[in-house]
Amino acid sequence: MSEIRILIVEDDPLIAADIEQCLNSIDYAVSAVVYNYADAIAELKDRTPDAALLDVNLGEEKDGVDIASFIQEHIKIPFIFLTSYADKQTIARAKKVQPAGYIVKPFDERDLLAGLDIAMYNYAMLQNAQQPKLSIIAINKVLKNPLSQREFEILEALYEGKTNQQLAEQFYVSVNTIKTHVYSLYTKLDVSSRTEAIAKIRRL
Amino acid sequence: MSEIRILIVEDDPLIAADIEQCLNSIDYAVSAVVYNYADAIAELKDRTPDAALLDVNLGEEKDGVDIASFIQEHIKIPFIFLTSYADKQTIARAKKVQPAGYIVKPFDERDLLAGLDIAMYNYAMLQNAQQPKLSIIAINKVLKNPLSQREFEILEALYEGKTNQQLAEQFYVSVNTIKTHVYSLYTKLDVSSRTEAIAKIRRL
DNA sequence: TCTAATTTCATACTTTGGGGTGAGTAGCAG
DNA sequence: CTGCTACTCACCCCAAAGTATGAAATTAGA
Repeated sequence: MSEIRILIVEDDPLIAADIEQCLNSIDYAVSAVVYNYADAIAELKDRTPDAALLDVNLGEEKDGVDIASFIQEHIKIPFIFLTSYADKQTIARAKKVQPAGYIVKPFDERDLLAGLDIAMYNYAMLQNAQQPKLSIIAINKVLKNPLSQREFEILEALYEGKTNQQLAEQFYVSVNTIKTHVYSLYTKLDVSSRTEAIAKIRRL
Repeated sequence: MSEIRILIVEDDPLIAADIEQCLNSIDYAVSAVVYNYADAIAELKDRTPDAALLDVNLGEEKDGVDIASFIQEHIKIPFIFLTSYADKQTIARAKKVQPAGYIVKPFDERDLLAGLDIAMYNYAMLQNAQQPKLSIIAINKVLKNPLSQREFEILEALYEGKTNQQLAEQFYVSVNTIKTHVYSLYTKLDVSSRTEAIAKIRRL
């Protein structure tokens, strides 16, 4: 296996440089260092890394937890929070996005490496044990006609055993609309019933 | 939910007291504080806690990783390592026993709480993850009316996304028979559609 | 800006599934 | 022998899902 490429998101250039140097000395490779939300998203889309180190506080309205939300929704990579705020609110908010790890500033090289190592390991464990959550990117990779966001959302609910009526209520649209979505979903998945669709998705 | 009872294993009484005080101030309860391997094992057997904080170095031949091995083999609770050694060997050895978390000394209250919180959360995630093998024994354990062999076979096929017609062909019986089986299957599973049944089974 | 894709909704029709009842057969345990 | 359970099948009705077509509003991208 080649080196693990890590994205660093940290608004303080000094700390960022410090982390970069620290990681470069070992098994990890730094894929990029960015200082704000927008650049982080761009990097994640463009050169998807294998993991991300996220500073929670970025000195702007969008913070590290927002980036984590993006990762959780769109990409399947582990991420670790770096923060100087270890208060209950921050932790509660951070937990919701299921971070692989959490490192509290100030930290030294050993904290970073140990935390990173354990986090990556735990994440690998989770991946092996956990039945994979649905990922639109993963699904679209095996389809000629990619699913739209809406179709994917409907697929998720469908996967949970919901009926068309329930889907209609959940998404505040008419049953007819749901039917249309479900129908085109079947076409794209090349199946002809919800149970078939579920079975196909389960096989990933 | 009652408080989470935590066992602390730490040979330094000062640090142990510090941790105890720190935990007592929040959602966690300290079940006991012990200073060596033997006492730790005794405590684990006697008043099994919900989680354990393990100092790696205990100043004797048996260390925290040994305790972790014991926990992993005999008890199913999450444990977190505390250590001042964050070298590769220690980490490698610690990883083998799948710790829920890893906290590097020196740490302060925030490190401890954040690490503990995240570790417990990750552990809960792991526990919830299951392998998708269908087992009639496992399923019947959670049902008041156990499934018959035939019903289980039909459930398996249903889980694969088959229609009633396909089931009929597969089992060389009439569609009506399948319907009857599926109907009693729903009754026993307490669901009212195949997709619901599939979702329920997937959640085990 | 203008198009292409997405999302929304409708109508109409067919097929499949869900719910309920009744009933015949086989096998096994008391 | 008798009851019990599992398995089989049939018939009914209605609800839900699937198929097809058309079309409006919205959004995103070139």
